[in-house]
Amino acid sequence: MVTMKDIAEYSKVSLATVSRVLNGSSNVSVEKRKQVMEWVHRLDYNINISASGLAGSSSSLIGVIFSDLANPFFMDILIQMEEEAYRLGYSIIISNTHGQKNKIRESINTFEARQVDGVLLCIDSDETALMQYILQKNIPAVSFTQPSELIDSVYTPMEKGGALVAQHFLDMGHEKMAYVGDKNEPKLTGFLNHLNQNGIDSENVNIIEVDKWGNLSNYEITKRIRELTSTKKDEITAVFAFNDVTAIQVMQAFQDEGIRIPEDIALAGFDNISLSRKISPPLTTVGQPTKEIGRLAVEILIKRINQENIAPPEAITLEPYLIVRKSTRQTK
Amino acid sequence: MVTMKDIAEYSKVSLATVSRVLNGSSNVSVEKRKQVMEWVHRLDYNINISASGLAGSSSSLIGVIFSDLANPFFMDILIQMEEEAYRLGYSIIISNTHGQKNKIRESINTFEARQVDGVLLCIDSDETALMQYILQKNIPAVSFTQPSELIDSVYTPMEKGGALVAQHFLDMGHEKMAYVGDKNEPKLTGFLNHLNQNGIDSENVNIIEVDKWGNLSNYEITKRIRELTSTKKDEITAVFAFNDVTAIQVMQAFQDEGIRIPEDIALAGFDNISLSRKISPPLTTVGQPTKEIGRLAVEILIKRINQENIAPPEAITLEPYLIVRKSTRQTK
DNA sequence: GTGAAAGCGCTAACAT
DNA sequence: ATGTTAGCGCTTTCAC
Repeated sequence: MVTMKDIAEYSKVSLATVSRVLNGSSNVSVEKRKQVMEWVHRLDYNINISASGLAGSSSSLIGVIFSDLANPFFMDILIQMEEEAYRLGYSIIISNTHGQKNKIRESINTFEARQVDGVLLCIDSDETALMQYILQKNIPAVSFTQPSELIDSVYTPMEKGGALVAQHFLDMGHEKMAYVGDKNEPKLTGFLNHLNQNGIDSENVNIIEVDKWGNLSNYEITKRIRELTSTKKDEITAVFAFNDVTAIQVMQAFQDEGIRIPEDIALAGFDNISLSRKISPPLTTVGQPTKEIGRLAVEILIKRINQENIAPPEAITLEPYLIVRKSTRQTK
Repeated sequence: MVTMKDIAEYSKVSLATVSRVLNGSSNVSVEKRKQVMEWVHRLDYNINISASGLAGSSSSLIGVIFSDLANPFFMDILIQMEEEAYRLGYSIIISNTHGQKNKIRESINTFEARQVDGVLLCIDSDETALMQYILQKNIPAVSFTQPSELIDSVYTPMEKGGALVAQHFLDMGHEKMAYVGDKNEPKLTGFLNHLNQNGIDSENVNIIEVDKWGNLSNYEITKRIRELTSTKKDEITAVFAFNDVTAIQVMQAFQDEGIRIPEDIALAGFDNISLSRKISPPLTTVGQPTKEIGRLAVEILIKRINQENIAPPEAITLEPYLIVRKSTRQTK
């Protein structure tokens, strides 16, 4: 392994000078700088970031906690984060936790052990305890799924997304609706509230519960859709699925039942995954600015890392937007 | 920050003993071990992996180079790798390169600078030079997309996948076929060769070129499909798309043209992404054992890391398998 | 079984 | 502008 010491010896300068050159300090003569760089290239020197970190400089490492990378929505964010981090000279280390609290904890500890400069957090439930844990460890952190009073956050208010879908359904003249998804989602709350505020009793909205981790099999979903269609056939005219993947399953289930979308039932999803516009019919959905989320999360984290005086947590809100496609085009 | 030194002082033992306890050395009295652990917990000590790495032990860090994480196939592999690495006490640091040679190089250098124990490589084109570069740097490496004579590899022979589709098409009585995808894919070679070997002149296979990075817009694909259907309408009865995402786009394009699948045209994809069975009609496709690939890649890499005597590169082959679904069910 | 001490590769005062 | 030196937190001989 080639070290700075080697470079120093070959270049006939001191270790400190080599370090200065490599870190772009101005106080080095053009001459010596040239010499040093010459040997750096000749010997194909590569810094040891562990050592450099140990000695006081930053690790340029960011840890990211994901709840479920199989969700294309998070995947999009990861891709964006990696790109932005790379652009800014940071590396990304990941952990996919499936929401398991112990894995989250352990990952945070590993991150700390690796001297990360900061962490990016994907949290779905209330994790005040976790945040306090991180805060107490003095690790800069940014949440990119939930707003927080404790740490910086970049997030999209899901309730608004739910409200957008509700409004769209109302605009299209729907009155009897169903929701397929997790019961504890803010988008459901937003959806129902908006209906209530517009003269539709949310009590009448059929709710088909699907667990958050998508662990419900296709078979199971089909079965429930079948139940729904056999009993409520003529009532329901619009279905809101809590994410696109589920929406596509639902679409499949409907189509297998001979129920046409959007002619018989309108269907809307959530997330705007790339496939949502490629399927047939293309899916009406709610988009979240994933690129912005990923980019901003990294940006804010790094800003936070580089500031010495502690400013209060910043909460950036990025609005969701409705994307109307064919799956809801038909008015009843 | 709590360090080993702190633990040593509180426990009234030497630094060395603390290190021994923490690394599970047997030569420590039960008594002292207890004392040390007591303080480790009391002070919430966490190791500094940078320091530990510097001082001689391993970094337990694995670098992974991906060409395109937006491809669900790679995503599946990443998820698996993260899980396996976590299970074995390793962390994963990633880079998404889009095949850009300079980013690949730079990432390898960053990995080296971070003292990774090894790297996992996703390479699509010939990268002998890169591998020699890595070899010369003495970094253990495993390729998980291409076989290699220089480094260990876990891979699925794509030609066989292509051949499986060809055989399936033949079984279903098809004779006029088309391929949508990158021209340089081994799966295309396998597809064509198998046809030739079975009395179908591969010259007659229509090839619609789509670039590897999926940069072709939906519009463009639709346009080309339209060209195909207007000129060859009555000829082509089966289409092989080089990956599921493209297949779904093609399906969409066909359906928009009023062409039914599988009644008018059979369609097969490649990769078995989770959505392929959720769309309508469910897509016939070729599966690759992504779980195995991700798991084995990590496993082999770690095996290689831990062995001192250099064994020759090992090439593990995992067979692709055909998954017949509705999109090809109809015999002409 | 335990401790002292050297040193991993680097940065950052501190001198000069 | 440049060199010397003292660590950063840990592992690992080497003594005892």
